[in-house]
Amino acid sequence: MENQDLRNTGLKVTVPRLKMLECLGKAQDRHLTAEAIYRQLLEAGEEIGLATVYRALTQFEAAGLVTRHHFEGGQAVFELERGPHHDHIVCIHCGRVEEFYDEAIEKRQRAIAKKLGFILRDHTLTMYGECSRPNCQGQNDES
Amino acid sequence: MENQDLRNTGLKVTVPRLKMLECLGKAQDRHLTAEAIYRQLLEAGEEIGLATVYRALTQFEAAGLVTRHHFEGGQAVFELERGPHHDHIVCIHCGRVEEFYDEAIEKRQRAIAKKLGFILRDHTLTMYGECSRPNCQGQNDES
DNA sequence: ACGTTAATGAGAATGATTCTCATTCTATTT
DNA sequence: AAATAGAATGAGAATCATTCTCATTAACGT
Repeated sequence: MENQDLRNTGLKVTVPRLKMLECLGKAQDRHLTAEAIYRQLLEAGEEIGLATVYRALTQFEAAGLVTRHHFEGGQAVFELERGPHHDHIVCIHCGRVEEFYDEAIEKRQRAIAKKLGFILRDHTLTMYGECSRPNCQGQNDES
Repeated sequence: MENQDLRNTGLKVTVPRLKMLECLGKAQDRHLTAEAIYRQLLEAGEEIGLATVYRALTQFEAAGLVTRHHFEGGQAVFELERGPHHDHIVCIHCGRVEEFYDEAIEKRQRAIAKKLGFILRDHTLTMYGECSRPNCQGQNDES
């Protein structure tokens, strides 16, 4: 339960934070912008400020509760951290995000970092393409 | 020579554009922000506006002359396009950028996209770590 | 050299995110 | 359960990167 997750971070357990985690937790899309969270909570009748959403997301990220991704398109998206690391493929038409994990890629990355003399701390791999939905493939592209 | 590159894109060959390409071409760092280019040209006595820099970079990108990367840290960086595709590893302390290419990773990506039903159009893989410079490894990390 | 048209520079405008600050809430102490 | 210290909140201002607007200037085919 989110309550405990929050407590473990040293952050105080507040209504806005709980609602935000709930929102992230039950989202079909799993990858939400700060504004999306803000709007959803507003529409649900919550009283919340956009500043609070950004602030809390940053704290969640620092606490490892949430991951921030910078896909193309200006706005960062946030994803509730559950389970192990994975990378993403994003549809350039509808924005759908799929996740994947590939041990072969991870292994090559470690080898490359080592060869270049880096201590690897993090990485982001994002593929962009056209997903299998009817309107997504074979457009003449306005990405 | 940049002159010809520019001409081929259909863009007019102007002083600001040539200076920008020159700047990108002779940079030690190879990965420059728009502001860095702007400041370097100003300091070199050129008369140029920041708007022009952004505008031209966007055009260069569309023309394939330049690649835009969104590393962590707000500002996009631009890199003169020369040679084939590659990915990046960035030092989280000093900002150094190294490039690499790995066919095994590329191949896995194509396979994964296919398996997920995506037509792969693009991808970005960036690793973050501590490079081998004396002050970069083994810090207690303020990244 | 001329004229058409694209390119430029300055500053305003925008969009995302962060900051400020007075008020409210949490969790801990009486 | 009331008191309290400090963290959290919401509103709006502020900031940062980037884009837009528009009057002026420069490029280049004729």
